[in-house]
Amino acid sequence: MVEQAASAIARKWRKPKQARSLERVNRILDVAEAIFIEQGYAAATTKEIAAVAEVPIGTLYQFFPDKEAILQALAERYSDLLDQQVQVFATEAMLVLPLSEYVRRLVEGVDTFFLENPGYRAVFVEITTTMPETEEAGDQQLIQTMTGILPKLNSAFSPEDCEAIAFVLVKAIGNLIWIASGQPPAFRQRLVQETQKLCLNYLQSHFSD
Amino acid sequence: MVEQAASAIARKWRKPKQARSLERVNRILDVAEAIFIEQGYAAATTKEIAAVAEVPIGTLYQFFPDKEAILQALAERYSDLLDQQVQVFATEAMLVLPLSEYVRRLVEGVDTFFLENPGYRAVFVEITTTMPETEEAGDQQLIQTMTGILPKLNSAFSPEDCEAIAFVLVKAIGNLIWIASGQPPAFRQRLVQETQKLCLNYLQSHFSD
Amino acid sequence: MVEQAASAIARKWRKPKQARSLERVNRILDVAEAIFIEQGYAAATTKEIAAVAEVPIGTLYQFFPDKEAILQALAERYSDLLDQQVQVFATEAMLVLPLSEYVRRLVEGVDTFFLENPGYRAVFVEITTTMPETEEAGDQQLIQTMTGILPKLNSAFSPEDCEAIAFVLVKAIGNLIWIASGQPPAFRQRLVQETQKLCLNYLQSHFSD
Amino acid sequence: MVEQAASAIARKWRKPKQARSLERVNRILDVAEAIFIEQGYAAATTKEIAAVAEVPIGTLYQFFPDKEAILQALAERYSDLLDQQVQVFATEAMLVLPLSEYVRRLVEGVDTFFLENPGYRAVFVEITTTMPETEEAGDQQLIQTMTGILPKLNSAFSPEDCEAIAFVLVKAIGNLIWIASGQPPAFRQRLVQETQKLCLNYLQSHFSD
DNA sequence: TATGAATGAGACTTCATTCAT
DNA sequence: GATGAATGAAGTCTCATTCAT
Repeated sequence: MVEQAASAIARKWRKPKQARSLERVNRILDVAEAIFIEQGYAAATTKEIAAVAEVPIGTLYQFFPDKEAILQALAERYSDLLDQQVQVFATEAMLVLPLSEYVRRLVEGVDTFFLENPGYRAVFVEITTTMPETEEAGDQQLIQTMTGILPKLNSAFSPEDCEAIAFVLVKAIGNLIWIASGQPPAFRQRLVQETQKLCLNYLQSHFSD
Repeated sequence: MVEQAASAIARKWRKPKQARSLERVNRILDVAEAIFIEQGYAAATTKEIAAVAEVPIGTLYQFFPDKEAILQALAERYSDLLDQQVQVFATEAMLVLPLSEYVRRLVEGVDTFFLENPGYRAVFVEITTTMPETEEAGDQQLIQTMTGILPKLNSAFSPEDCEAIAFVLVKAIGNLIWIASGQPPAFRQRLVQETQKLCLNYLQSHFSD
Repeated sequence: MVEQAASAIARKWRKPKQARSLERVNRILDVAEAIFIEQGYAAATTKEIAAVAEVPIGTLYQFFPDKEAILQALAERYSDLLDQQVQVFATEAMLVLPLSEYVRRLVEGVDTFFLENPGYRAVFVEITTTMPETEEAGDQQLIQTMTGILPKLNSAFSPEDCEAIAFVLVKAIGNLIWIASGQPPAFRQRLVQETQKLCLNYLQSHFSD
Repeated sequence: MVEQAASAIARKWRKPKQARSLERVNRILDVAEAIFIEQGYAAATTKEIAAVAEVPIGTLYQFFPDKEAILQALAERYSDLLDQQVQVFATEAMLVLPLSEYVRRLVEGVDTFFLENPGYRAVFVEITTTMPETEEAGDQQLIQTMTGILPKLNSAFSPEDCEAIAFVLVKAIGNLIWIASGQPPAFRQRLVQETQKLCLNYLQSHFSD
């Protein structure tokens, strides 16, 4: 009890700095995302980001060396999140599903991710233009994850096959669902279905090789 | 008579200027494309474009109301070019080919186009960021062309089917082949094959519905 | 007569742009000098210089790529002026004077220059720190001029002698009179005399080698 | 007794701290000197100085009220050092030397000093720009020392003579030898000789007044 | 006493576009 | 029509110094 109290106090006294920093970094990122979505990266100003995040501009520059770094951090935050989502499909629970169901869920998962993270689009549109290397980094992470999953779906795949197939799947799903997310709901729904069909038949054709 | 003579003279005097104008416009577009690819649209300056194109900045602004218009003009130039390429696949000579051959040629045609026109995607990536409204113009034209072709491959397709399938094909091929064009030759070749497989199986699955 | 009038009109219509530019450049330099003297180079702002010179800041940056360039231009303006002053001592009229009178006038000429150009000090103090190369360039110009004069005073000097002696004279006079110019009048006068004595005896000792 | 013990203990506890402080102050000064030489005073940042000196920035500001104070401390450190060097020339052993030998050694001593302390002039050049008031402190001390020496060389000098002559000698030697130290070895050697000649003849001329 | 995160005024500079010639 | 000097709003980023811990 006493210990807990002490540790609570200790925490109260020690953490603040770090905790406040983290909170500030996150507030900056959240605000930056909103502003990038609203006005685009080029039109956004670091001054406004700092003002809305209620941190002095100097503090912003203590965390991020320049404006680009904010975009990059945002990109990484999203990449990690999406990769986590995809990692789920490496679990036994998923791998035992019929392929059609597996693909259905995979594509739908990505769709849901884009729906729930409207910033992803805005951020990566900018990234593609400004820092293609960073975009690649994000996709590469996904491709690696997918490359690790494929042998579990069909042990006959060679490593080269896995890499190529994973590449195609990640890029195709990523691009199509991303574009779909900007379409009217009905058409978006249709595109999701088509993407599922596209990927399912593609995978099946590889299984029957 | 008098009119004809006058117009002849007028032509004599006007044409050279028009010819020079056209040449200048094209030089501006060529230079702008190179600079956009190299530095990105945002970093490029109208002054540099004019300087490299050896055109006074004031003259540049006589042809293009603003910087965006240059990008837009570039987009149109490309769209027409690629669409011409795709239109070929609406010809009888192509439509009689076996589907696998048809798809093979289609994808390869796009691959060749990107190889020969490295600026195409670079330009459209910028457009996506800078003028999302205009973006679709490029792919949309292709999608329409493809939407017109699909019924000829399978008359059972409803208009909605056609639109959705064309959308998926154009976007998937466009994106995958574009990315492939930035990969090492061996892997690029493999990606082209995979894209063919992806599209072929997708179309076949729709034929057997 | 008519011709003159025409040319006057022509001048009136042709020059303005160039004349206005030159006038502006000079106004910027004059203002910059005053502000550098008053506040020092580091404290001066391009904004203020432009404002006082009544030119838009953008115009200032059309003539000078950056703040340093203004200082450099100022330095060159002065270097040329001082060199002109020294060149006078290569004329026959001066060379026939007795050495003591020659040296007296030389040192006094430099003293007068510093007195009449209070900006020289302020500018070169900054230059010494910020762009030592430019300062050297100025002195080198003077040293060359002096190196060309010395053989006329004593044809026995070897080129190496000339260079070394010119170097010593330019640096010694330049530094001492410069420092003298910042001293109270009476002491300044004394320092000028001492500098004359210093240089005269130095030269005489070389003549009797 | 008790007091002594207490003071002993106190010393035991205080000294180490003082020793550490001194070491830190010196490390800061050493680092600052290096950075001032390399980048100039204006470009140097207190943060970098602290970082390279491995001292927290807050600690730096406990020793030096502001950036200028570091420069000032550096100046004092050097002034004392050079003045010690010059004081030697007030000793009997030196004063009995022939004037030519005396001057030879004096100039050579300064040359050696600059060679061994490349930072001296760099520091004082900065001071001239940044804090002209303080500047003189350095040379002024030398001038005073020299003013005290001159009567011993020639008792006929009036105090005003002494001050003027000392001023000229200190400034001339200081400036010429400093510049010489930045020249290629052969030319530097020549400049040292010329400076000796310059000063010797100057002094001799005063002796024969 | 020691620490170093936080601060924010303000500096420099860019560049799309215009319009007098 | 052609030209290119002129414009000035506004953006990014720095850094000496403080003060809460």
